[in-house]
Amino acid sequence: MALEAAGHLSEETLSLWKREQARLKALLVDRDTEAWQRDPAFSGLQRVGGVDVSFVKGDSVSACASLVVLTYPELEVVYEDSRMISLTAPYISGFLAFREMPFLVDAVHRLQEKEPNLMPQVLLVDGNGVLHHQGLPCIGVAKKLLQVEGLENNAAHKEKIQLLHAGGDTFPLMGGSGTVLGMALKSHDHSTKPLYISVGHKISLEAAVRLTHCCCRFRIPEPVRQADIRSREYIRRTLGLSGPPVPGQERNQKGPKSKAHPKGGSAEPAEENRHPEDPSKGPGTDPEAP
DNA sequence: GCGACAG
DNA sequence: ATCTTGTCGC
Repeated sequence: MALEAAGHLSEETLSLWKREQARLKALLVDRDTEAWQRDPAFSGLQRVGGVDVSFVKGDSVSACASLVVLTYPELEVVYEDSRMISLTAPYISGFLAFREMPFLVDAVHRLQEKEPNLMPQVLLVDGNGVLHHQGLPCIGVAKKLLQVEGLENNAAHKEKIQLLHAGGDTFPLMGGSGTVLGMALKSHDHSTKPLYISVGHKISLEAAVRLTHCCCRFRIPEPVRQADIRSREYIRRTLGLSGPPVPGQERNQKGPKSKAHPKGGSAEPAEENRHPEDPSKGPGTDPEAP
């Protein structure tokens, strides 16, 4: 199983994890609890958060966890907390939260201490919510379909994707039991691959999908995208060039050393970000070519 | 043995 | 998650 590939995880630990997931699932609220969630324009919503973890390439332990807070509807970053972390739990499909969530929760706690006024009203997370084997409370914004409950990324599924016409179009993801586990969402007009949205906590699936769509300037909703960009950039600018030197790459860097920004656990109102465009994923574009 | 496998 | 080159388009 995936368990072995990830190391020796005791059956006891796995049982504890499953029990914890069941416990949390029982507490999960999958309906709107805030007024803004039912408002057509999300009036009252002012801050949306996003979190992500990026890894150091050769390492499965060293990573950077980022929490960002964006204004709504402008989607401008007003808070960033990026810091290196050392993961302890292995990655096991179905138990992602046990690997990454503790550090993201820490970031939320730091935000509560330092800038409580910037606490987001909703948080978008990489991964799945109830679209999950057990159903962890978290807002799910997945980029790939997790094949559970009979869901399959098969020909039929791909056909439905083809039928998605404009940004905002969706189709339900039905589990074997007939339950709607989530929605596939074409996040913008020129996106080929949909996003897989599932409810996390205290929000309805409908509102979750609508909000995710409203947060998309590109395929990935800005909160998650900014957290992703910034966590990777943080790694690149700190230990990015400290990796083991490659034999055939002895180039000299004589340029002036850029001032080491006091980012050690940065939690600063990220002000810049005044560039009109930037599919800053790779040099080209995302896997989104029409 | 083979297929699956969010990040 | 990460590696990885070029290509097309605004």
